Amino acid sequence: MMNLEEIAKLSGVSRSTVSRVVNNDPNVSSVTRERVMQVVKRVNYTPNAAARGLAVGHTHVLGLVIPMGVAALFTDPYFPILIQGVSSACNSREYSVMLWLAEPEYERRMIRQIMYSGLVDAVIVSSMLLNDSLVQALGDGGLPFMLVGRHPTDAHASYVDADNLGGAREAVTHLLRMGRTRVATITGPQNMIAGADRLAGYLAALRDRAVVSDPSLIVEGDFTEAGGYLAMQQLLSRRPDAVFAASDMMAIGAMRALREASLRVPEDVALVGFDDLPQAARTEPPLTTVRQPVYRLGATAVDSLLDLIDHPGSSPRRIVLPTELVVRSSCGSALR
Amino acid sequence: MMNLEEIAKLSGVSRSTVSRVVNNDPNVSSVTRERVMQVVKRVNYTPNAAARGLAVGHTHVLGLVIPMGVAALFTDPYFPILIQGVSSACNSREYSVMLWLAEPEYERRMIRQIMYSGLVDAVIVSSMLLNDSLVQALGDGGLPFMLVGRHPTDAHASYVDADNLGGAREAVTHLLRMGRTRVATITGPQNMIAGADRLAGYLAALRDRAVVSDPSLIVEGDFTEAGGYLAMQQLLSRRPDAVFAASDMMAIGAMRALREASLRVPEDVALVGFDDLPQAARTEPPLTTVRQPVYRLGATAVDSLLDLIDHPGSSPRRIVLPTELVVRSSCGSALR
DNA sequence: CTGAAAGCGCTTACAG
DNA sequence: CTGAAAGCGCTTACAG
Repeated sequence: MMNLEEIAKLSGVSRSTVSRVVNNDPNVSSVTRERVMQVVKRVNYTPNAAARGLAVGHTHVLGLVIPMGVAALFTDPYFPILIQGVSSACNSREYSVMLWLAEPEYERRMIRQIMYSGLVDAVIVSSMLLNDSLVQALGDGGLPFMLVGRHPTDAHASYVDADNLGGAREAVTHLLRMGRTRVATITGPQNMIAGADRLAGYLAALRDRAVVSDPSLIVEGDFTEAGGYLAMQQLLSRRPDAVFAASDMMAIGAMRALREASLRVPEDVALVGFDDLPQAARTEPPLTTVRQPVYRLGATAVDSLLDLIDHPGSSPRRIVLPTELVVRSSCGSALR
Repeated sequence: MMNLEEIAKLSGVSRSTVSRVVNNDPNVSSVTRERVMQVVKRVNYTPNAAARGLAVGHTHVLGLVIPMGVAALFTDPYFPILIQGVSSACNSREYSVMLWLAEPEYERRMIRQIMYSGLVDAVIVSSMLLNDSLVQALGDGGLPFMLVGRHPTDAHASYVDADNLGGAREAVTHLLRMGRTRVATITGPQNMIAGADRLAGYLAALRDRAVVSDPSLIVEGDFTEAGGYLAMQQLLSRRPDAVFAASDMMAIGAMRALREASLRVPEDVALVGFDDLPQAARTEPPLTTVRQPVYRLGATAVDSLLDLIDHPGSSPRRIVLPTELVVRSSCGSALR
């Protein structure tokens, strides 16, 4: 492999000088710079990143940790899009990304590797579970980190999150405004923060309009199609005239259960989802849903993290990105 | 940060000795090993991976390059599952993975970074395009690499691929056996290898049974739902009694077009897809399709690559994993 | 079994 | 503007 030494020899200068031109140090005469560049180009030299990292004390790579064992990962483009947001922001800042897909209960080995191996300068963790061993460990380690998804237990953590509560609240408010009176909800898992927040939004919307919540209209799903289907079946006997599903996949499952029960959407029951997956626009009828800015979540996490690295010791970032209600026909807006 | 020096001081031995115990070198007395381990545990020491990499000449990280700009990436779990396969195989071999999502036409900067920065020991590239600048560059670089998806232009490249040709052939043969006579196909993009191979499988199946192919029954799609829908609309006037769609998403689009044209599946038109996405089991009717082992593709790529690293100069690996025809009701098997 | 020393490929004061 | 030298945190012959 080509190294500084070789380039130095080839261009008749010292390693120091080669290093300077490679790093755009202004203290090089334009003629030697030119000469060295020629060689660098010719032999296609790129400095060894590990060696440079060792010398300067940082690696220019960011870690991205994604918890596995979340069933929805397989069927839902959430993570792919998040990864894209992170990756493209890193690319444009000349950072690389190290990806760790973590088992639900992280092994100690992986946590240590992430935190103490010096492989990364900082880490983004897409944490969704309410109590997460990594998040705890991160709290007392020295590695800068940024959570995607807020984490109510840790007051010092920086995070970026979608406005899950606000989005859910807006969706349910919309249903109530349309005159629906028995609005049910299929929630996400309540050990996931987004699941809890979206339920809170549902409850807030009821409270806003002074309708008392009926526990029998609340059933827990798991963010999957199958979960939504099952939950809807349970809900059938309670005769809701609307349901807010905390994810589009669950809404799609609910739609299937409704169809099988010969109930019409939206005439008999209005339906709203959450996420705005590509599929949502093509369901029959098209699904009203809450769009969340997943790509921007990833990109924002990178930007904030880089900012955090530049300003160590500054106060934690708490960023909440707005959601948007996308009205299609499943909620019956067009009807009334 | 804690380093070898500190641990050495704390346990009253030399850095060499600490290094030996950390690396499980047998040449350490069990009593000093014990003593050092205590300290290592207590202070939660993990060796700096960059420094170690510099010293030993490899980093224990594998690169994974995924081309973006493939529209299907957003809607299709192919990449998420591939990433999981790669990641989990790496985890169990104590490797980390560096992820690069590459723009369709890789920038020179990214290619150099991947190949010459010393960040990774080897690289897996999920290459799908027929002529890929990275694959070309890899060909004459010194970095071991493994392609996911065969690459007919490069005879020296190692790859692992699903048996796209065989799978397609089996699907179409099945349709012909069921007595269908006008079997159309919606192909994938023909600049993608999987697209080309699946079309080749379709043609091979016709040839096997001596039916002459009718060019008007072949229309190119783009692997997306929308593409399948459009392609099916074009096909309608040619009155096929079966169609083999080269992806499930396209099959789903085709199903929508068929439904709108009031044609029944499978009575009027039998339909087979490719991939076996989770959705395939829940279409109406459930979709017959060809399952490909995406997770195993990823895991196998890692295993082969590590083997390739261990045996430099050995001949290229060419691994083709079998597909499986999953018969559900959309192909009408149950009918006849 | 253990330690002193050289070396991995870089960067960066320091001196000139 | 340029170079010699020290140092980043490790590993590994080499000598004992």
